[in-house]
Amino acid sequence: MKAALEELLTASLQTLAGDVLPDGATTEDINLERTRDPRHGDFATNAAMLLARHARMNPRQLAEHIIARLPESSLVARVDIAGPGFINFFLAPAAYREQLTRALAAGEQWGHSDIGAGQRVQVEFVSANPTGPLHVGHGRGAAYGASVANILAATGHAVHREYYVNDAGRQMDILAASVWLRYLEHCEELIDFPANGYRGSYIRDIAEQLKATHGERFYRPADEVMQGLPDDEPRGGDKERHIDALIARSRELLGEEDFRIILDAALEAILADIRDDLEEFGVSYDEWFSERQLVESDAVAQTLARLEDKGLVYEQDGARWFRATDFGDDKDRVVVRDNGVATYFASDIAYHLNKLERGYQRLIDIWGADHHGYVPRVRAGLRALEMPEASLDVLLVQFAILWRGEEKIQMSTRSGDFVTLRELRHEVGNDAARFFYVMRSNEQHLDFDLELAKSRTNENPVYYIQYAHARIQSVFDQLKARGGDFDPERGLASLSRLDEDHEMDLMVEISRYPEVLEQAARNHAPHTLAHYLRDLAGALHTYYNAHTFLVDDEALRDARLCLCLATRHVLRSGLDLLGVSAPDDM
RNA sequence: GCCCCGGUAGCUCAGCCGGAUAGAGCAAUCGCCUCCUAAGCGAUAGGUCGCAGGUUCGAAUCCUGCCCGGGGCACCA
Repeated sequence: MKAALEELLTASLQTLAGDVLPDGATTEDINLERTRDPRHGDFATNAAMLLARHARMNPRQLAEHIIARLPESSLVARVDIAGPGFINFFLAPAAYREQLTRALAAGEQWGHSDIGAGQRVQVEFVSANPTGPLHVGHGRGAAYGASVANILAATGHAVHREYYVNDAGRQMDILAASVWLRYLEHCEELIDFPANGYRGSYIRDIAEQLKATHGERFYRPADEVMQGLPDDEPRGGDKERHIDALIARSRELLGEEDFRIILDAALEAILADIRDDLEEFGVSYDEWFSERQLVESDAVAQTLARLEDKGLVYEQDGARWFRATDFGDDKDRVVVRDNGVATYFASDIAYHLNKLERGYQRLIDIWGADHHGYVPRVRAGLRALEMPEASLDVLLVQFAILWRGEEKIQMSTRSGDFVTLRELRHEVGNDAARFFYVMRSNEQHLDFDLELAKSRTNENPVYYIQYAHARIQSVFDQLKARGGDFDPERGLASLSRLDEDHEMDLMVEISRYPEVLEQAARNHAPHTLAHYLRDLAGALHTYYNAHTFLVDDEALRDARLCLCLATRHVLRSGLDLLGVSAPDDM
C-alpha cells in the first residue's frame, strides 16, 4: 500500500524533473509516512518542503505542482496541502478493502516480502561458552537473535542461523580440570578446589556420571595432584598461574587421551543441555560451528600467517601482538600468548574470515553489551585482511535485570549463583519469556519482572495478544455451535458493508503489517513487531466490544468474519515470528 | 581518564535516518457482563522529552559541552 503511493509520488516527481525541478534534484531524504493524526489523512510526505529550494518556489506552491502531476489512482480519495507544505493523502475506503482481500488471499504469508531477496545473511547468536548451563542473560540473546532471524527470513533474506561453539582453548581445559577434581572428590579424595575452577553443581553431576561410566580409571591420590603447585589465590598466590599449573599437572598424570576423554564428556554433556534448552525455547540453528575444528583445520594458523606476511604482527614480552591500532582499535592485541597458545581473539578473526569466505553478504553478530569493547578489534582484524568490514553488523543486547515484584534478584556468574534460562522458562513459561525478552529495544536494559510475566491479569501484555487470537477462534466456534456456516466468498463480496469506524481502524492495522515487518527487519528491531501486535489486538478487542459479529444478516456477518480471519492470520504470523504460541482457547 | 548504552507522564517504555497539538501499557479516578470468553471495553486525569548552547523554515530526534544511572576498558572468555 505504502509502496503503491510511493510509486505515484515518484512518477509525479519524475515528470517535474527538468521542468519545475532541476534534473539532478536530490530526493533521498523524501519520506512518505503514515500520519499520526487522522486529520492529516492516511499518509503524508515532506517532498515539497525538501525540494522547495531546488524548485526556487515556496513549499506550498511546489506541492500544487506535485499534486497536479500525480497519476490517477483508485487508491486515493483526496490529496491536500497542509501546514508548512505537507502533502496529505486521504485513501479511499476501497483501498483498505482491497488490502483486506489481499491479506485474506495471502493467509499467514501476509506481510512477508522479498525486500531481502538475493541476500544471504548469517546470524550468529547466543554462542555461550559450553562451560555451564545458559543463564537468563543468554536467554535474551536467544530470544532476540531468533526473532531477528525469523523476521529477516520473513522479509525474503536467506538466513543462516549459527551458534559458535567455543570448544577449544583454555576455558575447556579449566572445565576438564574442574570436572576431574570433583571426580576425585567423589573418590573420597580431599582437594582444595581452585578459585578459578567452575563451581556449579552441574560439574559434580558430570563427575558423578564419569565415575559411573569409567569407575576408578581416572583416580589419582590428591597429594600427587596438588604437590608442588604454585599457591592458589586464597593462599596469597595467583589464581591464573595456579590453574594453568593444575591443568598441566592433570594432563601429565592422566595422559592426553584420558584428559581428552574427561574434557569431551564434560563438553558433550553441557552442549547437549544447551541444545535441549534452546530447542525447548523454540530456538533452532542451521549450524553449530566448532572452534576446535577451526583450529584443527589449521584455519587459525593460516589466518595468523596472513597477518604475519603483511607485517602486522610483532613480538613483545614473549607474546605475538597484532597491530590493531593501525586499523582503528585502541590498543594492539595479543594473538599468541607467551606460552605459545593462540588467544580466542585469533580464532575469532579466523572465524569471521571463514564466514565471509562462505559467501554471506552480511554477517550479524549478536553479543552481550559487556562485549562491546571487542567490536573494534574484530573489525580491525577484518580490515587488516582487506575484508569488507561494513558487511559486519554487531548488535549488542543489554542486560536483563530480574525482579520478583519489588525485589531485585542478585546474580553472580563467578560463584555459579545465577538463575538459569531453564529455571526462568519453567517459572514463567516459554511464551511470556520470549515476549518479555523482545518487548524492549535490545539497546535498553530490561527489567524482567517474574511476577508480572506469570500473572494472568490485564497487566500482562502476552495474554492480551493471545486472548485476541483465542477470542476470534471462539467466535468461529460459536458460529458452528449455532449451526451457522461461514462463507468466505460471500464475505469478500460484502466487504463494502464494513463501514464502521472500528472496522476501518482494524483494516488500517492489517494494512500496516507489511510495513511493520519491513521496518523491524531493517532495524533489527523485533520490539516494534511486539508493539504492533499489541495495537492490533487492541483494535480487535475494541471492535469486539463495540459490535456483535454473529448477526442475522449473513452478508454482513461473513464480511465481519473475513475481517476477523485476517486479524487472526496476522496475530498468528506475528506471534510465530516472536516464538510465541497462538492458542485457540484460553 | 577513554569507549558503549540509557535519562521522555507516578512506574515501565515507544517515538530518535529532523516534521504538524510528544504516544502506549500499567498504576489512579469514574463507568460497562440477561449479549460471540470481563485475561475485555469506554471515559477522565497525568509532560520544563536530564541541563545548557548550536545547526535548521522546523529539534525529543542532528552537533558540542556538562550532569546523573548502568556496563566495558586483561598474555579472561
